[in-house]
Amino acid sequence: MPPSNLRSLNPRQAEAVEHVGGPLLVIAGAGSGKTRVITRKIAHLVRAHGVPAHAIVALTFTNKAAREMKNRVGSLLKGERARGLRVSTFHTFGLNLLRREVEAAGLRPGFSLFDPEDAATVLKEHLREHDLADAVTPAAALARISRWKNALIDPARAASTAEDDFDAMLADLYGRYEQSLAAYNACDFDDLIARPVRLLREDRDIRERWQNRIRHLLVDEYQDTNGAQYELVRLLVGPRGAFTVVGDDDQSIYAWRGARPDNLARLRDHYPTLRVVMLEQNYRSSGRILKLANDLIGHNPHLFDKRLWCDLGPGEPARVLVCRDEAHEAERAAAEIQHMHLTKGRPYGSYAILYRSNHQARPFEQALRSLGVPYFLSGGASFFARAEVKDVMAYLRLLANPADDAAFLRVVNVPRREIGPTTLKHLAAFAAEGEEPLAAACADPRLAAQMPARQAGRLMELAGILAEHRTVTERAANPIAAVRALLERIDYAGWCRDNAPSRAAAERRLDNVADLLDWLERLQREAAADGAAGATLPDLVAKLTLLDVLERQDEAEGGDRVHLMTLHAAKGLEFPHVYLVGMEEELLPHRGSLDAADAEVDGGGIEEERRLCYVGITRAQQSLTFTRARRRRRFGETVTCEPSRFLSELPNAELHQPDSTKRTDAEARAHGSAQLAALRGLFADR
DNA sequence: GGACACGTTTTTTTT
DNA sequence: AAACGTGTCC
Repeated sequence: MPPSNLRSLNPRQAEAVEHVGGPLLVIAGAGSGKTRVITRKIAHLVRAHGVPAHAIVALTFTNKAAREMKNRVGSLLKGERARGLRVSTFHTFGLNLLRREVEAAGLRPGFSLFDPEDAATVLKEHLREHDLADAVTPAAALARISRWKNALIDPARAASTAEDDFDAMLADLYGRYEQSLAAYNACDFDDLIARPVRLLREDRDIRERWQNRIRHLLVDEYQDTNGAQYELVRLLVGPRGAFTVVGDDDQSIYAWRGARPDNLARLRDHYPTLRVVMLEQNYRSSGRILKLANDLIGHNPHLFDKRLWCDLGPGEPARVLVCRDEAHEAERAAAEIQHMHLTKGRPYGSYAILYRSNHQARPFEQALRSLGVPYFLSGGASFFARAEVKDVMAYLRLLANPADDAAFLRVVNVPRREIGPTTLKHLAAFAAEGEEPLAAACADPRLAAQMPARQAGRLMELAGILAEHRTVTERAANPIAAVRALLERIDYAGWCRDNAPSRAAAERRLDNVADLLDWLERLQREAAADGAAGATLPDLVAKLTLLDVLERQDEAEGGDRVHLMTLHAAKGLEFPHVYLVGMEEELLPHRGSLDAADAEVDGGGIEEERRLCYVGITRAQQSLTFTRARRRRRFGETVTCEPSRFLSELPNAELHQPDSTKRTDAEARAHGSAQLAALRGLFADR
């Protein structure tokens, strides 16, 4: 893609930038400069039309995309005029809206944001209570509830439209789940969209206030919007319809979580004056790569007809490497990458290894490590999934929202307080009866009266600690200092050292906690600089909950490393050299996607898998290598693997399949260098 | 109330 | 193969 400071836009891009005031849909093929159009458009609105930056809202799906967009607009507008520009994810936007309209939204100030794990814990409890634990997993139930919420269906309607007994049971569960959230003064991720929609629909004053505040709304990756998000956009935009949405139906890979790519087409019906602009010139990939991409996606039906073209020249042919097993696959890729780095001076950072699911990363990590090739793994076990991070987050939430029972249950025994299941059951029953939160019930003298003194004393003590630090937190100008004091008070560091498997692990955990608090401080500074009122502890904690996996990349991004990530995580990125690995049936068309159960999601699973493959191919700028294994270990047993059907959908003439039976130069070299690295490792350990 | 052993389940993809 | 949950025993 041309650098953003390049003044020229192609005619289509210019048309999209200059169309102001009315509804605009930009169909932007992969690598056609869509981010460039959005950022230039924002700059154009500010400079040429005098729209104040704070009256422009841009919505993205990932924090990373939001951050990048903010930076790019910042450099286009040179600081001052970009101030107050609102670029955020849908979820962060929804959170901010709810914070500003707390009462009207039916929440109490300081409400908690439950991540999916918290939500699952709540559901698990209900399932156990009603002897349904064997009928559904909490995760499956949550997925169903999530689909209802994303379609703006409330529990009552879910119950009345349930198709069978099983679905009716889930609808019932949905209702109880919502009651629990209300009792805990909590929202889940989906509520961050659904609740604002409900509020804006029902309250005309609030709706008009928000509509008047937003002069222009932009949405990136529009094909990923779900039903609720579509409605949110409509409500925010109002009758004026001053919006720009950018998307590509061929890159829709989130239908499984409720995304409705047909939202692109729906716009035409809702906005008769909609202007549609197609961006078909690709600035990213060489001709052969683009041909593969076009041919593959040609097997899918389309909402909009487009064909990408480029004038970058044909480039190298793509290759298909057939490997013995997953270890061999990883070794070959790693060896080749190192070989090219050493002989041609190609930076490691110009390489990406893309796969369908996270577990495929393992062998690649091993191979790269044994060769001493630096790599960066994105996704996988997230920072926020770590126990110590969740512990501290739970304490933060409890300080912010005393009614947060999920947080209470997480930390009630961290560090060890000798409060066991029996005591907790007693506490829970008492709390339920008095309709008060667990943390409050702890301090209730009536509870102490009906419990063994020792247990009651322990609960009391915990309640005391929480209450004490809650007051400090509320009064302190810097709530984070109060949090540090709390961790000090409970000697969290000591607990870590006693419980971690090793000294090093304990230190690592404490580092993570320190990182978390640093982030919190950074968020606080940013919020303060924005001048917004979003710097209270509950705000900061909720925002931290929304940050995730991708965020950690920022720290690791410096350095010349091979990138390992899922195809989903790769969307929106580009790399000079791409390895698209695991090109096998059951893996790239993932086995779950062919099941009849999934075919109900419109379009069926296979088409989405094909788009996923398309996304992978179109990440590549100069070279593309597919790999597949003949055999692979799955759940401990070795299975033979068929080549992916997608390989056979590609034009044979464009694919180069080198002889894979003998060891290549690169591998031989790598073998030697692996031994060397192993040797080095041996000495380093002493 | 906690430690350990056994059995079972896991692998989609993420805000 | 590894991680998780349940159940049993101290």
